[in-house]
Amino acid sequence: MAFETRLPETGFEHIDDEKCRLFTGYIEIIGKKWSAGIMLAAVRGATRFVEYRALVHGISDRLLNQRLKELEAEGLIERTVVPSTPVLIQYRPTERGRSLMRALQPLVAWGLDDHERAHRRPDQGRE
Amino acid sequence: MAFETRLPETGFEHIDDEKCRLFTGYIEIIGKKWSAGIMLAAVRGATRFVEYRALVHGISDRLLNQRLKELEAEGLIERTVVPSTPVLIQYRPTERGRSLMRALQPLVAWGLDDHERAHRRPDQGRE
DNA sequence: TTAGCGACTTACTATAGGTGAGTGGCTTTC
DNA sequence: GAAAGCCACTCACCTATAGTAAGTCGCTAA
Repeated sequence: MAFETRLPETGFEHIDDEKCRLFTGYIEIIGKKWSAGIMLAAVRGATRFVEYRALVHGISDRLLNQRLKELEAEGLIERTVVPSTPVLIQYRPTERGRSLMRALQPLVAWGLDDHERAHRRPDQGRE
Repeated sequence: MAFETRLPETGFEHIDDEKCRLFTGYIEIIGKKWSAGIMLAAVRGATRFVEYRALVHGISDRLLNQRLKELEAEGLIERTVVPSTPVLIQYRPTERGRSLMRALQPLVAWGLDDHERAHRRPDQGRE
């Protein structure tokens, strides 16, 4: 595809389709409603079901349970049953999950920047 | 919240709730189904409706139209009507859109790494 | 004049998410 | 030892969003 303008590049201009598919796949996993909030709770120290429910503001039991299963299936969170009485169930981020969150750090910096820009010049902050 | 284990950090452990909310907000915009694919098409040079439809594999006209409107409302894409005959409608990434994509670059690197790890050691690649 | 393209819009069905209540095993309090 | 409560779910119901297919309108090229 031809470029009609010369703009600052984003790094995505010349990557192959395979990489694009990988990228959209991963972003749609973590971008699914509540998933990012849950991973955030995970790396911030939540382990038990109730802790996640308290940290992920507004989520219901049903969706929390569903997302935890999905994230476990993706290998981002691991579920451990501690055989105490009563049984203790722990959900913790896997190394894969933590490394994914590290890869998303630049988005936090971007978000702050963008947020600040939008508030400093309300009508121009967004180009 | 207390940390029970000492693991490699992700950068999210000690950030405030405001930043967390910003982060989840942004990731749920770009993580919405098809959005990432559309932004990808945008920074890779698509401008017209049909070009997006060709680049974003599997998307329908209806959803493409809806997402383009949403991304325009978010200030990530801008819609321009070129008054030629027939009229030419262009959708291009804004500077805000391009900077967001730049912030997502590390996710591509992570994806490649993760993908390779999973394929090299099929049963151990995911912790 | 008819066939086709580009950019949508509409109608209908399927899947995902929101809400609220219920369950079963255990513990703590009266 | 009965009642109340916590934890980790599960079910039923309803709404909202996504998927699929067809239609529209202005234009052009054959």
